[in-house]
Amino acid sequence: MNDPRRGRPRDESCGPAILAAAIELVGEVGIAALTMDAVAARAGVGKATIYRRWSSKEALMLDAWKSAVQKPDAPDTGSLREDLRVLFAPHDQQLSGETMQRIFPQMIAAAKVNPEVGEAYREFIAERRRPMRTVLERAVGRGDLPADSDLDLVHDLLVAPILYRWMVSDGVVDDDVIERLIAIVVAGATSNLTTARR
Amino acid sequence: MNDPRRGRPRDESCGPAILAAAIELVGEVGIAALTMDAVAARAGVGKATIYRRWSSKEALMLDAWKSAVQKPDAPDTGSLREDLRVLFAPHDQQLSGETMQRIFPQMIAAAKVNPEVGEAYREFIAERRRPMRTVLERAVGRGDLPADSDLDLVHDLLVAPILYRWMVSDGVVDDDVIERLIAIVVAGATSNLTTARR
Amino acid sequence: MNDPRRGRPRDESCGPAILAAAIELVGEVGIAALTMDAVAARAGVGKATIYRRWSSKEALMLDAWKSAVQKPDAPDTGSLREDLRVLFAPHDQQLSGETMQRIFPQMIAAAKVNPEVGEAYREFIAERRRPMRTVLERAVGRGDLPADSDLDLVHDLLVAPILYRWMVSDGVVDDDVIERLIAIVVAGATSNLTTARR
Amino acid sequence: MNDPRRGRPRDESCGPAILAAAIELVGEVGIAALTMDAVAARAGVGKATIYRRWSSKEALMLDAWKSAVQKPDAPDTGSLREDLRVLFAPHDQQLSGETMQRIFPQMIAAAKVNPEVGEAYREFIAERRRPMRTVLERAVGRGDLPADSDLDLVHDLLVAPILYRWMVSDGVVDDDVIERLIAIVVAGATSNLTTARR
DNA sequence: TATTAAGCGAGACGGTACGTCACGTCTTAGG
DNA sequence: CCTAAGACGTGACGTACCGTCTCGCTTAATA
Repeated sequence: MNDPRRGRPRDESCGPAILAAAIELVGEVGIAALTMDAVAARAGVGKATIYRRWSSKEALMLDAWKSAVQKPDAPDTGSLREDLRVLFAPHDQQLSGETMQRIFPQMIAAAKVNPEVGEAYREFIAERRRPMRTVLERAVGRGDLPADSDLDLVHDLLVAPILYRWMVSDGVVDDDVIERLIAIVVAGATSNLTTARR
Repeated sequence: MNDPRRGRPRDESCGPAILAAAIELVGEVGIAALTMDAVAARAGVGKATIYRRWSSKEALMLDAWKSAVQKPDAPDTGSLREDLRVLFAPHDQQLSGETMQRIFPQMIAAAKVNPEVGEAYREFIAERRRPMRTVLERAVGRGDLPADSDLDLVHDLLVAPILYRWMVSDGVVDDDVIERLIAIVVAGATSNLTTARR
Repeated sequence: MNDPRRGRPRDESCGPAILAAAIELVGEVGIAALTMDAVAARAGVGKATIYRRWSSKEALMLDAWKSAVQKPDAPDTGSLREDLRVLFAPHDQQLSGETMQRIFPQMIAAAKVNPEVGEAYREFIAERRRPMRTVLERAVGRGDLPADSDLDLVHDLLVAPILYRWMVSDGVVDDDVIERLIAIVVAGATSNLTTARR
Repeated sequence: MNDPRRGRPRDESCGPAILAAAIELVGEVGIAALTMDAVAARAGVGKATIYRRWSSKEALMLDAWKSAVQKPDAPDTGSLREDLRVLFAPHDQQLSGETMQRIFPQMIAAAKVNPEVGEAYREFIAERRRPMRTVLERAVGRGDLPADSDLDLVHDLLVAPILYRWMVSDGVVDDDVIERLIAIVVAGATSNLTTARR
């Protein structure tokens, strides 16, 4: 009776079609005007088919967003600054789009309200942090950063200003800014080694 | 015909009552479950009275939020680090609440969609940036920071990690973290003076 | 203190202006879409000025209607049929308009709901019945109708079909119809004298 | 795409439940105080489910009214007067209620404003006229009425006074009145045969 | 002449209902 | 058991009108 192999198997093409429709529609009408009915119609799918795969609109949007943002690998050039440059480069292309700037705040808000989305959101964030964490740990190993560095803080100092400009202040984010950002943080974290903890 | 003195003047007590009701309700039921009907009922006001003052739910929430966050003054202790400590101190109390952490992302999202909210949002952000900007400019004047510093970037380096931890990563924000944050950024920005731009 | 002569006297031109505006608007937008705001705007009058004179929208509309329909006098040509022709003639012009056909049902409905309107409505109806009643009583006096006639019923037989065609069936009402109507009712009421009550 | 068999079929029990709720509520609170929300709540139905079936409050009320008034059959006793007595008898019970007296004027008014309601209203009236029309035509066939009678007028002479007393004048409608009404109209229409058209 | 009380146009007020929309679920026929 | 289609109950939306209530200003009769 409860044999999962009984009955018609799930159509594997539905999931991707739904995600694609969701991404398209967010780009077209914005995230606030996005409706499940529209996603279903665009994907040529019934609403029940969406809800069989995602528990809520927010869960779907979170997945749509994840599917649109590829996960970067940790580079290993031997130089902290160079590693950071590599890490930041794709950021520029992937997340800077209008769509992503609008989705991110919504995701944060949804994560605070819907526990299920919150869990998925935290996993997503942890995953995104890992490559830079690896880069920073290697830098500590090489002595490029002090052994007692607060790597979480250094990470946030590198990443947060970019997100801040995207989401909060509409500030400029270009190669030059990223270069200066790296310069200041690396210098500050390094000088910490000799002076600040005194 | 359009004489603003004609007709019954708007009840000056309604606006604050509505804002207060909105803030209360956000605290009680969360921002997602907030309804205009509930705000009107709580404020003892008709819905039309709200829409006469705010064009949308988001515009109301933005104002409610602004009214709940006081504007800080620029301190002038003669020391950059001390000025920053003073600036960060109240941040901790005002914005760290659950309510604010949930409202901020919503506001950002709303600002991207609703142009009217966007305008008010940008004003709010500009106003919030000004005190720290003043502090940083005084530091440049005293020679505590290089004359060619990118003050916008320094500002973002100081502010963004706090917001990031509140909104994105649920990271710790306490006096110790703020102390280390100030240390790294000031050190980085200062070392910039002698080394990085060379 | 309560001397009605104290204070600014009512502007005598307001009442007629309001009634005129109401009649105009009913003709333009229909009775269902009529609003007090529109009447006030059209009459160049504040809403309070209307409510100072009429207790409700329905009361106003009843008066507007009464003011648009003049009260007929009882003719006295010496012939029942001729008297009736005279009585019906203006009916055709006054009440047959689209406006009146739409207002009458509303008035009836309002009279069933609002007691104050009901009272005014009953007075209006009684007043409208009086001339024909007089004509019929004179006919009885002349022996044109049996002495034991049910004059209320004869009245209703004469008047009701006209209203019925206006309000219920959208039937034809022209001189020819009225002529035949009078012929049948007078003949029926007269024959009643010699045969029916036997 | 527009296959009516696709999708969940409409719940056949909703329509009658809504009509029943509407009729109940009209009886309880009157037609003016009837709200769609109340009908929906009473029927245990969403408002959208009502609007999926009726385009407006008036259209719903017209149907509710039609469903509450059964359609009479044309009797065939061989006598015109007896046929008319039979036709009038149920009238007394069905339409004389407070509810119907209040609904009818509203329906007339709605029919003048809303074209869709107007169409349904005219169908309803035509259907209600048919039995008496049949009775009158049979009377002509038997020679009980002149061959050149204006049957529409005779019909209106029989029906209109009853409606008039219900709706306009609050006059008495009992068996005695109906008897006299029939007597006068039949006598008048018959005498027409020999005298009036001369 | 100054006071005063009510009427005036304008329009904001607390309510209430409107008709629409989206949510997430449920119910068909068919694959 | 899945699928597309679409109806379902729920509940918020933003609008429109109701009849009432201020405003600042006339407009006479009273003092």
